[in-house]
Amino acid sequence: MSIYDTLNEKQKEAVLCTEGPLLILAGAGSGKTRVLTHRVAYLIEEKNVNPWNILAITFTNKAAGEMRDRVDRLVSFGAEGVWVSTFHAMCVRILRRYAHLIGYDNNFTIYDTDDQKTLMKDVCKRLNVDTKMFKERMLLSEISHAKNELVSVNQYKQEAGGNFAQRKIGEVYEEYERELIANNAMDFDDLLLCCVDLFQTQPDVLDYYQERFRYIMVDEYQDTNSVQFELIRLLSMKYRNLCVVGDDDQSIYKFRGANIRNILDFESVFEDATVIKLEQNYRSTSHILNAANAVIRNNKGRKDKTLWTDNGEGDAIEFRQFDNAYDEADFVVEDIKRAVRRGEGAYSDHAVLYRTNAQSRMFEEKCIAANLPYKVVGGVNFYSRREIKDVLAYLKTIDNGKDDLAVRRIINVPKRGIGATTINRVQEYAIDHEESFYQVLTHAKDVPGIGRGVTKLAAFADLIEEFKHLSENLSLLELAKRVLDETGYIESLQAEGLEEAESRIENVDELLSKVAAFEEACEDNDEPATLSRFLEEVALVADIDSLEENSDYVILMTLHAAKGLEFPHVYLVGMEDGLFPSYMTITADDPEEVEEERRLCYVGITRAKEKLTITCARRRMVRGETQFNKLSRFVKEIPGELLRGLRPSVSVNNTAGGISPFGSTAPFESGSSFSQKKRKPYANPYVQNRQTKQFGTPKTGGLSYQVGDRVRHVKFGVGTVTQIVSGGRDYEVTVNFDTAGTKKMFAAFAKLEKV
DNA sequence: CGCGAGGATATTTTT
DNA sequence: TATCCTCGCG
Repeated sequence: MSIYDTLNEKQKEAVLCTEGPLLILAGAGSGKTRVLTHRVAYLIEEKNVNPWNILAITFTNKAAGEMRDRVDRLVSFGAEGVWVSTFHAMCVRILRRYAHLIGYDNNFTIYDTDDQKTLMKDVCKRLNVDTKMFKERMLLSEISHAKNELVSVNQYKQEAGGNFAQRKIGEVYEEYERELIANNAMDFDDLLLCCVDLFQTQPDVLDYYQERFRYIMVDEYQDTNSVQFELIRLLSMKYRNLCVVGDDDQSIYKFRGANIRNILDFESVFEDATVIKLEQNYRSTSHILNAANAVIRNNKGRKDKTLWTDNGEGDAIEFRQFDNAYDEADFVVEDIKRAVRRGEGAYSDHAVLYRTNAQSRMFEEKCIAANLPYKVVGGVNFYSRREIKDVLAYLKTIDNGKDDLAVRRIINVPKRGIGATTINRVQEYAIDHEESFYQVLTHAKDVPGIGRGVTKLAAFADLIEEFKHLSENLSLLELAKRVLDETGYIESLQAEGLEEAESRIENVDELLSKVAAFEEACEDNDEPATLSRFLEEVALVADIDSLEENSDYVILMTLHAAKGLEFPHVYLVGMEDGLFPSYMTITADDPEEVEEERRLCYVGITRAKEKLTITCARRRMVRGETQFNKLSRFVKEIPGELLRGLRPSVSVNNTAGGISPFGSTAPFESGSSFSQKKRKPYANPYVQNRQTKQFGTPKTGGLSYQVGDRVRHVKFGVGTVTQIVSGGRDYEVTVNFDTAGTKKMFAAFAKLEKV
């Protein structure tokens, strides 16, 4: 019996079909990852394909890692030769070798969304663009869309014709691109675009990769955009062994440029394509699956398919409506607690899925109050936190002196008395003389009109130069520590004296451990741990990547983040018209927008294996005003007999006729959603708990040391306490350290120990 | 040049 | 509501 006997007929067919273009339409939970991994194994073991010739592209690093593990387990030998990667990571890897052929240095920097915004601000200022009329966000998204559709600056300007706004945007696009190149930087879209550009202009490079990747597989194909399509089209043109796997019903990234036509039109673009549908679901109970089918059926423009399962009916879907969001969160948290106490599952078997990140807070608060371990996926990305970006900006500056954004970010962080005027002078000089910002700093004395600023600038440049030299001999971790030490960054955080500082410092520490982990990983793989590689890895991580498998947490995340995951018990919360589907999509009179939301709902429902709970609230605070929402139209699309709802005085099960079971009894349902200006501030009863979380260390009570005592600090070593000032919640302690000098710090998080 | 106050603004989703 | 940005003062 071979490993392929465990597959069903359709799956097997997909695995055995190795030559030519292949489209696998894989419904939710139909075992597509199994198919992909077995297909890789089959290619290597049965078809004697060199692993080196196989490329598998996934959407997230996490998915890539999983695929890698599973292939490793399946294939006895040689699996590490397979290239498993995300689109972005793949492009970076290629561009690090060849970017010089298309006008960049090979050590280009990658700009994230924040960087893009900063750059865009600059551009607008320079071009005198009125940012009241053209919002940076809007400009960026317009440019991003253009890039995703492979529209170049020239093309864009041409198409703009006489349209004033379009022409203006064209100018911005042009300047933005110029700036990126000047900074030797690429944004996310550029990574893909430049790669296409490289392939189009360098036939020999393209040929090299075509020869290399004779078998290409793309996961989550429904979320690819036009550039990505072009990329794989080019790569697969020679051998035509392209296998794409996706589910048009799970296409949820249109806003990011995903082009659903890529999957819908696959057969017409690749005329000889084989199409295989995987419709047997192995994940969910039939109740859950039927609900999902019933919802998605309301979408037009989709490939016809119906998921079915051998699994039993399972529990009915539970539906609850609450008065407000507090009650809703309360219920969910208590429900999870109860289930875990009864031994019905671990915390990590429970996931709470919501539409917007803002909704996570209430669940967090309730989890803290109820003492449930939880993990929020998403929200503010670790790497976009201010302190992390600051430290990274130092590293970027050391790595790539052309990255003006990074230099300007840190030139006065911590405060060095270098102000806006000085920075502008340098900037002007840099533009006039076509030098990079940092380059100018190294000979600041030539810049007219900065007076005493020269000394400060020179000192800064010297500091960076020193780091650059150090970086040649030190490990990354040592370098990073050195940067923190010599710049006094940590102290400057402490000096801010905010409660936040504690968590900021923790974050910096965590960054250091990530540096260390990176170095270890590199060592294991026999790769040099270069600064560039670290920065690139860091630039390409997604929130979902950080989800650890074997820790026991309740998982809180957005529906988008949940794609590709599964949980025994899923809570779909905030199911209200106006929230989900969001107000924006309801009012936009493009029915496709609601369809995308419906697909999102479909994704949410199909995450559940055994149990699904749907909740909503009649009243909820959004942006400081109270909204009254009616039940989500998506819930109404679920047949009543699949739902078990417990609401005062009405049993949902006895409403017949296929119409919504929630006809007219509940308040606020029959009218349209409306909102009301808040009259009085709503007292949040959980504020207390939030604070409890932030102040793990008690603020009151005596300190274990006093003036004159000898104490130990984790970083600064041993010293003598010279002063203790009571400052509101906390004590400000001044310590004269034997080696590190005198420092002021807050008792609550300095973690001083008496010695 | 640094800091604080007050006003504007945002919330759909993110590699 | 929470954050971000601008402006004016010391």
